[in-house]
Amino acid sequence: MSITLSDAAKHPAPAAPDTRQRILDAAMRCFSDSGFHNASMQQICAAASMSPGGVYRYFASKDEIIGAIFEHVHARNSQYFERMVAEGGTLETFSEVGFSCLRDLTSGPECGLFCEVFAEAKRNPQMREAFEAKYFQSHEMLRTALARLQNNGEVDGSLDVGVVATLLMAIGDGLIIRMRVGQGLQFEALWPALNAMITRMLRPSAPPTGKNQLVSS
Amino acid sequence: MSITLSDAAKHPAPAAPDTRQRILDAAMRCFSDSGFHNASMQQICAAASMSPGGVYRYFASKDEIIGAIFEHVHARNSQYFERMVAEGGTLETFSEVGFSCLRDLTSGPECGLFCEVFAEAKRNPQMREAFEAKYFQSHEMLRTALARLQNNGEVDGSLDVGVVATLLMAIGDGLIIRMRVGQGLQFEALWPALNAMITRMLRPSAPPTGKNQLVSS
DNA sequence: CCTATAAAAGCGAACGTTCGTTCGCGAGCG
DNA sequence: CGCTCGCGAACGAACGTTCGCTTTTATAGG
Repeated sequence: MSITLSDAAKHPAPAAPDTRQRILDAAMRCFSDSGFHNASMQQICAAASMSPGGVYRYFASKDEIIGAIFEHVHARNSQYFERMVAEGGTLETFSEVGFSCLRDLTSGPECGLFCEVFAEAKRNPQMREAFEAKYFQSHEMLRTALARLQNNGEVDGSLDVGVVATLLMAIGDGLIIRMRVGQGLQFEALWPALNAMITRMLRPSAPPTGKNQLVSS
Repeated sequence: MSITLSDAAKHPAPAAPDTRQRILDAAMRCFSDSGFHNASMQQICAAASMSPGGVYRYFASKDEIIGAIFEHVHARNSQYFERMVAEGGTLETFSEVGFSCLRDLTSGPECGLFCEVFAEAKRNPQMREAFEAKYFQSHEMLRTALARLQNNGEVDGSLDVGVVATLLMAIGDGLIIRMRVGQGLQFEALWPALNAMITRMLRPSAPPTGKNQLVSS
């Protein structure tokens, strides 16, 4: 190594958190392929190029790794809902955030984990609680964004924002899960028609000012 | 026992298939609670009030039980899609079948199995193939029903029936999965608003004859 | 109607394997 | 020298599965 001592000293100790992340990445790959309970610690160790003893210096148990991945997935999701509140001022920007959310989540490494997270939340009471709390948070953010769109007259005022939020989240979940199983589907090709239909659903049925009728087609 | 010999002789041997179904029911309960790979054969045996040796007279392996449940779930789903083709002549009857489908599947014993089936299809190539074939069948039936509704003028002719079918199936999958995790949601209370939104999405945007405008307020 | 008998159904202890986890030890660095 | 990091053989537990055995049931002859 040609790195001098002073150079190395300037990077004090990022080794530990780096290794921790490497284990998490490896675990995500294994869990995505084989599921939480089918993937063995030996596989994760091999994927992380580590021995069991080394891995157990960073995580006390397999469940702790699963828990860390739970948090990672939820944090990843929350980003998009926060963006919807921050950037979704018009129906157009709102749906743009929705598009990038679904595009990223259907193509990223977390995609294969969604089924597993759902299934695990169903059977593990502790994670179920955390899951439902996060779900409620996301639902609330979505309601906030939708209520503003209603005030702006971009979404029909007669719609129940709670039901709309539930429906939109169900669409997202359903698409992500199906996208992983049926490989023939390409989300980006699907989106224009999908977006048009969702817009039809949300737009006011009787144009308040006559300008928002149907931009596309 | 006061049952005479002749009475007993009239019921020759329905015992075997009965037992097989009892094992499957018990397995569905266990798998729904704990997942395919977390539920042990011992648990299934206990739930079926049987010993391992007895169970293995009816199924050669645990995978064979999982396969049988796969078929059961798919057969259950197909019923509803067949009904949509047979009975979904109008948008109203079409959505009625959709309602009974989701109501039954969110309340029945199969509900908790959906995540597991999705997850297993993702990791097991053999079941993935069977899963995708069944998914394509259902998608095709849905397209058939939707195309007829388009011809009747009940669904907007500019919509791509393939995309609509994908969206409707995603909504169904997403709702079923969420319904099992978030127990606070009651599907039957959700449905009227949900149905109204889906109707908004499907109805022709410009009324062809002026009669299909919007029945519900 | 009773009994002998063969087949089917069911049992449950035990097997080999694999799992998650532990621990004593060596290597590298400040 | 002290300390952190990492190793990998080994452990007990739990898994899916097997197999020799008993119990139950269906059938046939006396």
